[in-house]
Amino acid sequence: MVESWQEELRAKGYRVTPQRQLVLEAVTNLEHGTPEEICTEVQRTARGVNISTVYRTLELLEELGLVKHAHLGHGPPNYHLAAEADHIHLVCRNCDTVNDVDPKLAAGLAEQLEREFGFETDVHHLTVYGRCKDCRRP
Amino acid sequence: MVESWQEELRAKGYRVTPQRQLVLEAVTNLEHGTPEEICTEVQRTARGVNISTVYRTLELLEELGLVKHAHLGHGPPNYHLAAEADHIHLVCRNCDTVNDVDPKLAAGLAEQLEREFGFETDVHHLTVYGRCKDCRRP
DNA sequence: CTAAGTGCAAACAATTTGCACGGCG
DNA sequence: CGCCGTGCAAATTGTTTGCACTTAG
Repeated sequence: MVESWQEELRAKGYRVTPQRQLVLEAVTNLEHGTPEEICTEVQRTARGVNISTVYRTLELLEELGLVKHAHLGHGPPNYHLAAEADHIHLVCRNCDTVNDVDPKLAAGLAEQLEREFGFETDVHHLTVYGRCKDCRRP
Repeated sequence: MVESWQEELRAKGYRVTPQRQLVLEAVTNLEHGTPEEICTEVQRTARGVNISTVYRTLELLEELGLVKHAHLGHGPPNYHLAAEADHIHLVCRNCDTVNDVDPKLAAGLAEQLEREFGFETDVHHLTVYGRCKDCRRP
């Protein structure tokens, strides 16, 4: 089922354009990226893909369930492939580095929230702020 | 030690102004609020406190440790009193309701992140996205 | 008095939108 | 060859900054 997303696009009346392929490739290559970064990455290959097209395309790809985004602190949102979304983000508030860790770590928390508050946790969207190993001083 | 923050201001060479008192009152009354909302709240009492003053004041109050802010999804940041900051935010991605729960619930997670990754979790800043009890369908 | 604080307007940054042209199907 | 998608520029929204005026101490 390689490339089947293109068929899904057509099936829904959308078109398969070079820009849409390029944006998806860029998200794949970057693993994590803001719209701006994705735009820059796209332009390393093709010329003149507009930032507003990137925004519109990311919105579309998210609607199709191909990518997801998370808000990590102050800056612009961060996009990544939905297929690789199964992780928790650890964001260092000092160096802004993002690390991905296993969602199993939040299983206990999710279970308690479920039991005590009837809250269904979206572990794909869990972001933990703090200070990473490198930024902690002894 | 009522109102001692005013002394702390002076001790650091800052001044106690009506605007600063009003902004702090507004944050207290609103419990949770964006800069825009805080500005509106302030203007219910006093006239013409400028939005840029609100931004500058919030920055100052945060530096003093009187307020904190968190980024809850798309919109502008959300400010609240530091004294009441000791909680986890549960954000429903359906109805956007924010619920506060005991940070002890994340103690286990924080401990694991510390042990396995040397990551120091800021529990005051933890936000969990998901779906609240009322928005779940049976 | 006088340096810190404020208001205002302009600069900035991130994102969205309107519209004419271009190209996928 | 029609309609969706794109580029571009202008509009929006959220936030910051420069500067002259005001005011707390």
